[in-house]
Amino acid sequence: MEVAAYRLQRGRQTTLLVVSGNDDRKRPQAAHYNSCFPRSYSLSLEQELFDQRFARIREIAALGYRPYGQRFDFTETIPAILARYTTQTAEELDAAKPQVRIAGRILTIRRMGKAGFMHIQQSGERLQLYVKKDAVSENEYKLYQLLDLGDVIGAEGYLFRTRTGELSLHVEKLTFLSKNLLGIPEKYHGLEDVEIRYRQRYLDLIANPDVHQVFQTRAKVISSFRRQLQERGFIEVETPMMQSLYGGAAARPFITHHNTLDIDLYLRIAPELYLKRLISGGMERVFEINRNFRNEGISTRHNPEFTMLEFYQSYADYHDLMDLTVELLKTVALDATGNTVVPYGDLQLDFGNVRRYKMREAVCEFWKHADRPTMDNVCDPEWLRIHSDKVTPGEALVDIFERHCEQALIQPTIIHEYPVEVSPLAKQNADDPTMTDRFEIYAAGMEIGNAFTELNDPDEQRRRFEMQLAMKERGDEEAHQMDEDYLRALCYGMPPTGGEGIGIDRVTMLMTNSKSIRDVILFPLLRPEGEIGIAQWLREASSK
RNA sequence: GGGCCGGUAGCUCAGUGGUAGAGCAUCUGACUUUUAAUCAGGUGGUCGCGGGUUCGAUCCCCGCCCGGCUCACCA
Repeated sequence: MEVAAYRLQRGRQTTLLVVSGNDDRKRPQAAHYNSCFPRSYSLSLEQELFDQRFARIREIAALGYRPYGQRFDFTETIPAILARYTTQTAEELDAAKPQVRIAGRILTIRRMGKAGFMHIQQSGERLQLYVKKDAVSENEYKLYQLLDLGDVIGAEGYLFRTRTGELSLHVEKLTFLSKNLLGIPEKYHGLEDVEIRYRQRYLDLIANPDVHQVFQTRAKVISSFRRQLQERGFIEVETPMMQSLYGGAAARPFITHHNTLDIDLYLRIAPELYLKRLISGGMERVFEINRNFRNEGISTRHNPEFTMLEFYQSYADYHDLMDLTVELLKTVALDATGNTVVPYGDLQLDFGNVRRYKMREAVCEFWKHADRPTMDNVCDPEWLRIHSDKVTPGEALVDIFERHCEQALIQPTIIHEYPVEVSPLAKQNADDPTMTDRFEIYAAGMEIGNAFTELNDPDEQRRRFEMQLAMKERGDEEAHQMDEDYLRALCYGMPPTGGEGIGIDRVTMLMTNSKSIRDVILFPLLRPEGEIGIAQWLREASSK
């Protein structure tokens, strides 16, 4: 049989470059079906399977079931059943015969003559079903014989333990809820192909139950932060993601366009300047948990869109925030993992014991080479100049810290006192005007948070913006823009304030023992996939 | 962007300059407590794409696409 078919699982054909109508920038786009090189191939196995299952829809309907089902009342979720009955013995279950109604997706089938076993999965957890010809109606047994891996079903019966002791449902009623048309990944290895795991996260969730756990933990991390801040009187707000001026961080933005206003807008790189406008307006404690967008490289620690918690507390300073941060992280670790000591790779990260160092101390303490510097060295502009090619002593100090020390910060650590050059929005230290009242939190060699006493002197802020503009002149694409409305807000008088940002994705990496940020983001950014071709498969199958 | 590694059946993976392999899945048959069920038989491949070398390329060479790791950049 010859038909037009396209690759389904992996579209690895050339991505088409098309020129958009509005501008002349070339953008890669996923090709649409039928749009290029339709070629004839014999029917692939996968498509045969697809057609076969599509045809089975009619057989299921002929038995009186709706192939795409209807609402279904389950009495308990599978995770709840497993939790509740895990300690009950076979004898106890035989005596009680607990009656339950459950729903889930079929992941294994072992047919044995006139009976069989299946595992069905709900929320990443599995329960075994035992279907016996004698125990169900004739119609239900016919349905059972038509079931495919991946189908969604509902079942009712009583719980028991098999000879080998596995908690199972003795099925007395069976119903059909949704048809699967595509093969599911192998039962033993699951889905290993990282590309498919990220592109088709739904399939990853079906095949790899641990993934459910990762994202449940992520949700716990977020709700823990949210609850802790709310308990302390912080109000959750949402500020613009599309901004006509971008700021609040050192980063290059994404640009988008509003048609009616005919203006270019930037996707925000940080909510900071808007949150501080709210502080100026008298919302004394605010926080936002939302996405930031930075037009930069992708790595195991960077995704172009990432989730940041930012919070601001009026009348506080960075010392208060250090104490608060220690509490927040400790409680997040407890809420997310049940322990303040969290395994990460070969490491045990202790969020119950966060160390604190001044940046200059840290350079001396965590210097990874033999010629360990002294405190006099790290305060000496000459020494700094020799060890870095950065122009100013402050930039050099940070450069040296990041290159020689940052990776050594395995245990959760606060580094404070940052040079003024790299901190355009932070207040200067009262004793040392070359430094700011700022700190960052590190763990597993990774920056997870950044905080400072906010600069609220409008004239000093004006000078900092001008310093940034000079850096932009020199070619620094990440330097700040001048934001006059923000200056105006400061001119009304912003209370002394402490503010902090915490990278939710990175904290989640630590709490879920994930090596890559892509493992804690449901749909990480990937290049477009290209041809998929499934619409054509459906078209062909339904015309048969 | 640089370096390294990878892409072979739906999934997990072997493999070779000369007809393309296994397990699972799938199909047929047997089997009413199995569990990586078992047993017997069958189907299934543009070996990522394009070009080159060769009598012959999935294999060697070049280019490209997609992904991973890593460095750079960044949070």
